[in-house]
Order: sequence, then C-alpha cells, then structure tokens
Amino acid sequence: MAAKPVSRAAAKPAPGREALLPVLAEIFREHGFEGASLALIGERTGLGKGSLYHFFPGGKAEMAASVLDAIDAWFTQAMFRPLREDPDPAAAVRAMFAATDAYFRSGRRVCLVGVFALGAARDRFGARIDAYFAAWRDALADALVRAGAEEPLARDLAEDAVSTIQGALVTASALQDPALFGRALARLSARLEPVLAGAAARRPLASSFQSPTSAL
Amino acid sequence: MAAKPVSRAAAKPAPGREALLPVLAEIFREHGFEGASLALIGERTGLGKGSLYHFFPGGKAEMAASVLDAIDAWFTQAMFRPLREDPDPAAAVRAMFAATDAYFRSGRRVCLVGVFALGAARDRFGARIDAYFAAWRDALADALVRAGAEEPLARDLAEDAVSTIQGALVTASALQDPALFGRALARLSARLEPVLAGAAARRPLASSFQSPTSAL
DNA sequence: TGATCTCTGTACCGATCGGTACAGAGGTCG
DNA sequence: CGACCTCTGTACCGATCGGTACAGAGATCA
Repeated sequence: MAAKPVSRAAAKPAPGREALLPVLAEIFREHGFEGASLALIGERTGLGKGSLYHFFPGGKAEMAASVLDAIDAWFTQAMFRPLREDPDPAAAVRAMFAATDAYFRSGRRVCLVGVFALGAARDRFGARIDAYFAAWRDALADALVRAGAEEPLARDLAEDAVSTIQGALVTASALQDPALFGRALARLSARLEPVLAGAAARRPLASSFQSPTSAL
Repeated sequence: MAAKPVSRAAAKPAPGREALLPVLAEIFREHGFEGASLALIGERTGLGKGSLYHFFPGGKAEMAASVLDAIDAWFTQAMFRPLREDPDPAAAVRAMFAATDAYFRSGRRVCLVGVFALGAARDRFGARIDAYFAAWRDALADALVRAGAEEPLARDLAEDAVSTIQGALVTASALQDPALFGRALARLSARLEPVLAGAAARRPLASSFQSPTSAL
C-alpha cells in the first residue's frame, strides 16, 4: 500500500479529488463496479490514468470506497443526524422524505449502494453497504421512537421505509417510470403519518429543516 | 447470425439447453451481466466454450435473453396466469405470496430482472425487463379488481406490491438478513388482506392453488 | 462397417481489462 | 534562475475479455 511514503502530513486533501467524487458516483451508479472501466472513467472525468492514479493510488477499488464514504458522510449530515437530533422528530422525518426525493432526483436516479448490494461488489464493500442501510434504518427508528412510537413498531416502520425506497428505485428504473418513485414515497409517508401526527398532538409547535441537495 | 443454415427444423430444442438455464440464471443473478464471464460460466456449467456456443450461438447475450425468457415463462404459468384466471382471486393472491417466498428462497436469493434493471444491462434487455415487471403488476391488479377492489386502488396496491418485493430483496441482500424478506412480505400481505377479506365476504367458498417451486 | 450428426475441448484471435512506469508540463517559491 | 512539487499524458505490461475455428469424440443408424 504505502509504496511511496509521503513526507508531508498524509491528511492533506488534494483539491481536485473531492470534485471528482460526484462524477465517479454517477459512473458507478450507471454501470456498477465491474461495468465502470477505467477507460470510461477517464473519458467521463476528462482525466488520464496518470491523474486518476495520482488521486486514487488504490485504483478503482479506492475510487469506489471513497465514493461510498462520501455518500455515507452526506447522508449522515443531511438525514441521519437530523433524524437523531432534531428536537422535532416528526419534522425531521418529513424533511427526510423531501431530501430523499431530491437526492434520487424524483426516481430518475438509482441508489449506488443498492446497485453494489445486488452485485458481486457486495463482497468487496460489504461492511460499508451494511453500515449505510443499517444507519438509515436505525436513525429513522430513533426518530419514530422519539415521536412517540413503541420500539417494535418504530423498528418495523423504519425497516419498511428503507426497503420501500430501494424497491421504488428498482422498479422505477425497470419500468422507466420515475413518477413511480413519488407514488411509493407518498404511500410510505401515509404509513408513517399516524406516528408523526401523534407526535404533533403531543408537542405544541416547532422546528423545520431545509431539504438539502447533493451532487453525490 | 445464420452462418450455418441448419438442415433440420430450427425448432429442435437441444436436450441439455433447458437444463443449463437454471445454472446460467444463478450465475447472472450473482454476478450481473458484465460480471458473468465466459470463464466463470464454463466453470460453473462444467462446459467448454465449444458446448456453450453450440447451445447459444449468440453468446452471452443469447444466454441472458434465454434466461430472462425462461423466467418470464415460469412466472407467467406459476403466478400471472393464476392471478388472471383463478376463479378465486383472493386465493391466487395468497398463492402468489407463497410462490414468491419460495422462488426467492425466503430472501436468500436475489431477483435477476432487478439486477439487470439497475445495471447497464438495462439498455440491452430493456423490453424484457419492462415486460416482466409490468406483467406482474398488471396480473396482480387484475386479481385485486376481481376480488372487489376499485381499479385505482387495485393498480396502486399492485404497484406497491412489486415494488415492495424488489426493495425487500435489495435490503435483505445488503444487510445480509434474509429474514427481512419475510417481514416485508408479511407487511405487504397485511396491506392487501382487507381487499382479499372483502372478496371472501362476498363469495361463499372456493379453490386453492398449490405453490410451485422453480430451479430458475 | 462406414456415413452422419450432435456435442465437446483446445488453440487461437484482436480488443480491452486494471495497473504501472515514467518523463515532463506547469506552477510555486527560495 | 534553479529546486521542488503537483499533476498529467503516454507507452506499456500481463491477464482476461467475448468470440471463432476446427478437429475430433461418441452416439446413431443404414
């Protein structure tokens, strides 16, 4: 790994590297890990192998791992943390729906982690894939409990939610029908709403949380 | 294509070909289209390229297309047709759940069509992928209408069902938790049950339909 | 037996795969 | 200016890719 021990602090974040991640994410999303050839990556990023291997000495595997990390970081700050910490959990859940719709481009985009989960890339990135889905499910369950749901119900609804979102992405892509995603989100929202409404009945007034957008 | 015009009727079904399809299906399921190399296929089938190209002159693409056709044929006879024709639509829907659980090995198996739908293989096999999901959705909607549901509700529930099943397969695979699939099926069943129970209240007694298993 | 046909293994093809090596372009700074 | 360092393009590597060609093994049947 450390073939060339760097003299400067290893923590130095190369400037172009971060900007590369969204492009790489899009490529992996569309072609999967094995389908994303270095030729394609070079073409889409406009970079030669020299630059690519300069930023990612570990090659394709490091690119994919970095992208997964970046995605996880974005979801953590934009969704998981609010779900766990927003004083108004119901608002955080509703913001999650908005953010989810925005992130997946209303069904026109597919979930990279889901793509990896289905393919042989699961073996390589299993820990990260597992962590992503588990974090989403657990953060949502936490919010639902804070909104007043019983633990088992909250866990059930949370599992239902992440599963439903993934399924909507698969079928929307399969049927070339992005609108399907919105319909699935609406159904899911209706399933959670009773819990959220219960929370509203319990607390007087609160909060908000703007829905962020990401290029990842 | 027809480099060697066969003297005998072209419709002759080679004996070993059919037996190959389940193995090929499993390989494509686990590795996706681009991930399933001919070397791997040869190894898993125990056949050399000679035999492979004898049975599938069109190469990998023909193998995948044949597998998709076989899967569609199996689902049609085991699920879609009963959903449309069983005199007791509620029983057909319940049989569909049992067949789905059996087919996907209670969440230990992934959906080939879903795998293809997410990857770049979508472009190659788009028509077949679309047809598979649409047929499932429409057949189920038909059964629900026959069970007494209003058209819009039936269509909504049917879309919900196929989407939910796919999502459960993705997350079960991602979290390495096959039991998740069963829980998702149970939730889905509970969502459909009111319609089915309504049908039971309307008609006196009827039917059955054994849940078949498939190697595909 | 010999002709015929289905099936199979092997050798081989050009293209592409992921990855490495390296020379240097172009900037910054002493 | 020259030393240094980040970034880049290109040439090249062995391995593997999907696909083709073909000689026969083995069964069938006249």
